[in-house]
Amino acid sequence: MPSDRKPYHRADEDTRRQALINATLALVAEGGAQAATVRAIAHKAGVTSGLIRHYFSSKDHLMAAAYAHLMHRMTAHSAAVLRTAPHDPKARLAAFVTAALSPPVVDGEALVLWATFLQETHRDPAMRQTHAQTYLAFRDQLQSLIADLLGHSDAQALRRLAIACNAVIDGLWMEGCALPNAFAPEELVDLGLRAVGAILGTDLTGGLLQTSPFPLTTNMEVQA
Amino acid sequence: MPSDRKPYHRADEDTRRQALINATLALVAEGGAQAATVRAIAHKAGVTSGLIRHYFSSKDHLMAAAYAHLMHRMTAHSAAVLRTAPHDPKARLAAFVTAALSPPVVDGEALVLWATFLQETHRDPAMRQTHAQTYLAFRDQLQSLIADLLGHSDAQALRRLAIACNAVIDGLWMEGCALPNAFAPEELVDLGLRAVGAILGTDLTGGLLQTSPFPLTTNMEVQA
DNA sequence: CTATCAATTATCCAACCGCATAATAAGGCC
DNA sequence: GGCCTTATTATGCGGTTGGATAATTGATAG
Repeated sequence: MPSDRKPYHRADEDTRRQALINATLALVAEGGAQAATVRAIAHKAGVTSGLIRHYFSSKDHLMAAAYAHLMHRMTAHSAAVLRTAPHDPKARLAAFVTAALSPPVVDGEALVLWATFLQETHRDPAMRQTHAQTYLAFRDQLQSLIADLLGHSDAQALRRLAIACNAVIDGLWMEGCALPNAFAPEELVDLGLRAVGAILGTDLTGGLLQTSPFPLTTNMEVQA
Repeated sequence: MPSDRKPYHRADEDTRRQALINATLALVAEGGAQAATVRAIAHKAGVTSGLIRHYFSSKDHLMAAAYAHLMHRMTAHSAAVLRTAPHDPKARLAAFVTAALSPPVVDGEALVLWATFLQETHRDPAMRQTHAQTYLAFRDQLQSLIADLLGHSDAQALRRLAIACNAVIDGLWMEGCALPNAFAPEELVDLGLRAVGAILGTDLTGGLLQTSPFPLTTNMEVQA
């Protein structure tokens, strides 16, 4: 008598956990949190739903792991960019801003993923910790780059500059993710470099014709 | 024989719809989309769940109405501020930025509400339209204020300036909502005015001691 | 004071949710 | 090649969800 049971092969733990996490992120990205049911996740990962609780003690734990993976992916990208960046402080900051405003950080799925997990961040303590860690890590990294560039260490002023620059990056990141077709390929990066440069009183664009701190206003100055 | 049926009074349509919308927003703010079930909404509004479908053809329609109401509340606030603002272009832009970075726009609940509805914006056409309308309306208003201030009309440059300033405001708004205790009362507004001023090459703080476009860097200049 | 109408409640339903548990087979070990 | 572990499937359960429908009652008009 032939078994009607689904054939399968055993995979090592990391592979299965990663497959389940990827399926979770994909479903959340395309259908929101409500689409990421245990059955849908298992189906997309090519397994049956019972396996989820074999690798994660609950669905909430899987969601938390997926969120941590998403955040880790982003921060790892920033760290990798800085590792291969030149030594010049100005070039390092420019590379950092450029990376934060280019794919894969700027991505159509990224914003909806981030927004979906944000609410759960408020309730789940583990997710709240992941959120605080990655968020402050990014801002501290930015502040450190600014300190190297400006060559001083007034903590109060540095904090304020980092907050303002971080806000520009966050805001442009949001716009780029939400309206991917509204910007020319390098426009977002260009805007980010000029805006951050204007706030810091420096030119980060590196070798463009304009010399004004924020060349966007050049036309005004000409007309005025 | 006494009736065990819940006594009730009849209310006009607007009252009931508003009560249901308010209950929806309150539940989403405190518990995310998953907390806003038809039963919970009805209970918080003081009615039974069947009434929801008497006023809204489905729960999705109620969610869309709640989102539209939320967005309308915010834009109405911006419009009201501009209506009572002075005539001077610089003061008008400063008032606009100040309003966008103060309560009730900056609010602990606002970010969660915005993030929760963002995902649904991707699927529901009606919500997507609400999103596009309010978002572009805000940016257009900002661009118009910038045009009045700079006194020129280079569409390309104005668009870029508006995007950059909008990004600063959005980013600071997010930080203020997410970390309400991380900023002194007026700090967010101050940072916004200085950052927007730096981008536009103007001083929006209006009468402070500093004269540098972005006085945050004053300490650096002193030390350098 | 009564009839009428619809706003509101009450009840039911099929579908789906996360989770628990039992049955099964894949793959390594000796 | 048989055995043992356990990764995986299969099945079932209690609870909840959004929605449909029927029963009731508050307000209004005549």
